[in-house]
Amino acid sequence: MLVDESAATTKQSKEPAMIKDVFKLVEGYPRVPITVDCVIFGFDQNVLKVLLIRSDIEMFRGKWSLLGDFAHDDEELDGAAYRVLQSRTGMEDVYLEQVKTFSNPKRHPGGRVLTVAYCSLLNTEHHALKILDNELHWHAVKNLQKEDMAFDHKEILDTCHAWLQKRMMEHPLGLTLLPEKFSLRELQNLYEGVLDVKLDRRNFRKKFFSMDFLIDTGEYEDDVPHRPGRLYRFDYKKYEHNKRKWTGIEF
Amino acid sequence: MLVDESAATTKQSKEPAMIKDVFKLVEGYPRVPITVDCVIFGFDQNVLKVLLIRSDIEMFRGKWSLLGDFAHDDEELDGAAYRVLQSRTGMEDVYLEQVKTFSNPKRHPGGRVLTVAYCSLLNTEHHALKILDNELHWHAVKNLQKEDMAFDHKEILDTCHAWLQKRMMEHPLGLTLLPEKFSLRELQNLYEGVLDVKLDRRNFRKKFFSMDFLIDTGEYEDDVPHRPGRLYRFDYKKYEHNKRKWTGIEF
DNA sequence: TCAAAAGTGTTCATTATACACCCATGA
DNA sequence: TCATGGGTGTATAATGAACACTTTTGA
Repeated sequence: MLVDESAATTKQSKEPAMIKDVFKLVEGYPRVPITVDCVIFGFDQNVLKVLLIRSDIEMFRGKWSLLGDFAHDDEELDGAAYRVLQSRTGMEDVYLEQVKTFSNPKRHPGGRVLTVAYCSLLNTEHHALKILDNELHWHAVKNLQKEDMAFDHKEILDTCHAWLQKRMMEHPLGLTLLPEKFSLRELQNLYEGVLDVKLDRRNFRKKFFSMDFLIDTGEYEDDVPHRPGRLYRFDYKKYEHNKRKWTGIEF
Repeated sequence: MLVDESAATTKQSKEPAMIKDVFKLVEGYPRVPITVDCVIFGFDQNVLKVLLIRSDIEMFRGKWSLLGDFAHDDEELDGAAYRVLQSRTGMEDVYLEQVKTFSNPKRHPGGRVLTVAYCSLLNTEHHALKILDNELHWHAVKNLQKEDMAFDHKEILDTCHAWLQKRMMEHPLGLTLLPEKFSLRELQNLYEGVLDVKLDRRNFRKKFFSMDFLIDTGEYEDDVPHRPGRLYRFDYKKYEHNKRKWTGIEF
């Protein structure tokens, strides 16, 4: 019923033919075009946004597309995603993580193309868009319909959005979406906006203060039409050091 | 600083050249061989095991390899992984989920080959191995060293093991590793074995009973050299129905 | 002085943790 | 009768959830 390890080892006598030429082996594999698609989230005006361009493909005229490109020869996919991000937005030092590979053979009208989706988060204030080809701009995530987007990009976006919601409960990822100095109100708006929930203000503060990852800058908001809030920075070093003990945020 | 949506829309006048021939577009993309690799976990004798074969590649002689194959033309990767699982083990109706894509250009000695890792869980008792080519057998996960495995398969295994540990806290995945009827001791052994922790027996029972997903079969263990434990089944229907409310298991 | 959001504590309910004894079975 | 693990409850600590008033600022 179950093959014991020692039993398996003794059967080594009838050894199958070994493959000697690995290059020839790989030659024989079918090949598939690979792209990366970046789902780049930003947070602005208390709304979760995603960076899109107009598709330059005739049959998707007017539809929105994620930033993507095919993978170059001998390029690692993380590198390809980073290249896309940099070349299309001019931004550097950006959080980027692989989320999922989409392989439906019909997902690209020009034939089978695999795509590996990456999720990225950045601060719309501190990262000005330098290149504006193809109407590159921030688009509110909530308003996007499947029909508005090229390829299976709505599905990819939804997958990455769900991924972000989950991940934001486990790691303080979301903080990369905020300016370096932020008020607790902004932080709460971020969590409420991304998770699409309402949270109790006092409990939210308590929760974050008890994590002890916020550094009080001593500064205050400016230009607000009400009492200005304190500004905090996130203590990334402390977080990196303690993250093993940290099991996440729960609301 | 930030491009407003309406502003972007008005720029539509200077439209770039549109791509009409999508087939020609895809033709121009570089192509890469794609494989799937299945990390198939089993649980036996209170030990987490993984299903491996001997590599049939000369330069990896004697090393262990995950079950994998290249993706066929127009084959979705989920399908390819399932095909690998079925053709190599004869098993059906198996849990299978995509985990991560590995793209290091040096990961395959025969040239660049992307691989998409899938994780699968099955019950070693109920799924007898039907095909035993290449010494297909269960190998204890703990004892495997990087040098024992072909390609980057140790890295893939580690990634999937970490994934499983995390996922088992969020979903009762692990139950597919057990026989249909199981005792609470077996269930606890499973959690302890996969997560590599010790748990309090009374609290573990309370936790699982309070989730209310266990159905008492009224039957008892047999052939045990001590008082036999009650056997339970997992109420998958109830779980499916309630899983939105369910936020996971925590120890 | 008004509007708007900042800042702040307590109570109650729930959940996690730690811990020890008797029971049923096979050998 | 003994060894082995099955089965059970309680007390304490920690955490989450609900909730209202005063303060500060700009308009």
